[in-house]
Amino acid sequence: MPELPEVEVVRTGLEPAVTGARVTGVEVVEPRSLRRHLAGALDFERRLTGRRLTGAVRRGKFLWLPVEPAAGEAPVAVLGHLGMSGQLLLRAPDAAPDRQLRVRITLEHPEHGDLVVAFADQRIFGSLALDRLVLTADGAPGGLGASSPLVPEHVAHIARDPLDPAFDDDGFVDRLMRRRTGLKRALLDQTLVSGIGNIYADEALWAARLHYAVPTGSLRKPAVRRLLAETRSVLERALADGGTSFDAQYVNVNGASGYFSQRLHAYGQQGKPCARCGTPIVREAFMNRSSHLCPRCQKVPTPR
DNA sequence: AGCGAGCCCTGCGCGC
DNA sequence: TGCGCGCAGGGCTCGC
Repeated sequence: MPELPEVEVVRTGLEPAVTGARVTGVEVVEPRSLRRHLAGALDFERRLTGRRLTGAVRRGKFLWLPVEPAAGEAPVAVLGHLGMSGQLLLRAPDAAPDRQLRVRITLEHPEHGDLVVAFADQRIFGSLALDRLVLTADGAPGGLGASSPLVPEHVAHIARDPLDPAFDDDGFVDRLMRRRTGLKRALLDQTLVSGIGNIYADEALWAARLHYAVPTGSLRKPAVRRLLAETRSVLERALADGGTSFDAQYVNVNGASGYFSQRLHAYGQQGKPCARCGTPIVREAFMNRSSHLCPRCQKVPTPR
């Protein structure tokens, strides 16, 4: 569900609330949400309680809250992934519990007082964990919002995303052209470029007028650069609109929806006229999910 | 290297 | 009204 713009909306919402705040309590309601924290829910609660958080950082669809380092301890962060249905919500301590509440973290902020970070998740594909921070391969900050070149161990293999100031455009173009696969597969490969999911892959391909099965090796550099520019553009516009919400599933930290669903040109638009040429958008099964495209603007690549 | 299948889950809308 | 089915924004691991 949440892709880069939605997760970035959550990050910017959390940042002022968690930066400088001290964890006064941790309650794991659903242990399965701690699946990625191998030492278990109790260990998570014990090790996090009492610690101070220093910010909110994002790379792709991963989000983490660095923990103020303790003497003699390796640096760690609270790592979160929303999966298909996860939410991070800011609540008052006395607020009624959210539906599908999985983890509850109470904070004491020097200026904002007591507040709760509630992790809600219908499908439990998302997770929280305490993860060790390791040095980034390129020496640049770990992600958007980071002040140091550190990244959680479980995120180290994920590529930077197109909104990261340290994203390497030339490196991306070269690596994509060396791949031997289709364009949409490449866009969805988080180790090549991160943050793009099914919605924004379809939107970026529609904007670039490229079919999802176009072989990565068949494009020339300028075409790949255009695809990257269109991808970045759609991510930025979605972020400006607060993300894509089809229902109450995706919301910001205050529970509010984003409005980009009104500006989608391909995803979920099957049967509606293409905004460029009027041809009805079609939906096709691809990679065990749906792909949406304009059959006229996005021609099937001719096999050879 | 690339790719498909299986798995981790809940809940909604639809057709019968 | 009830039931089964397909579908949903993600990602990890395994085996070919």
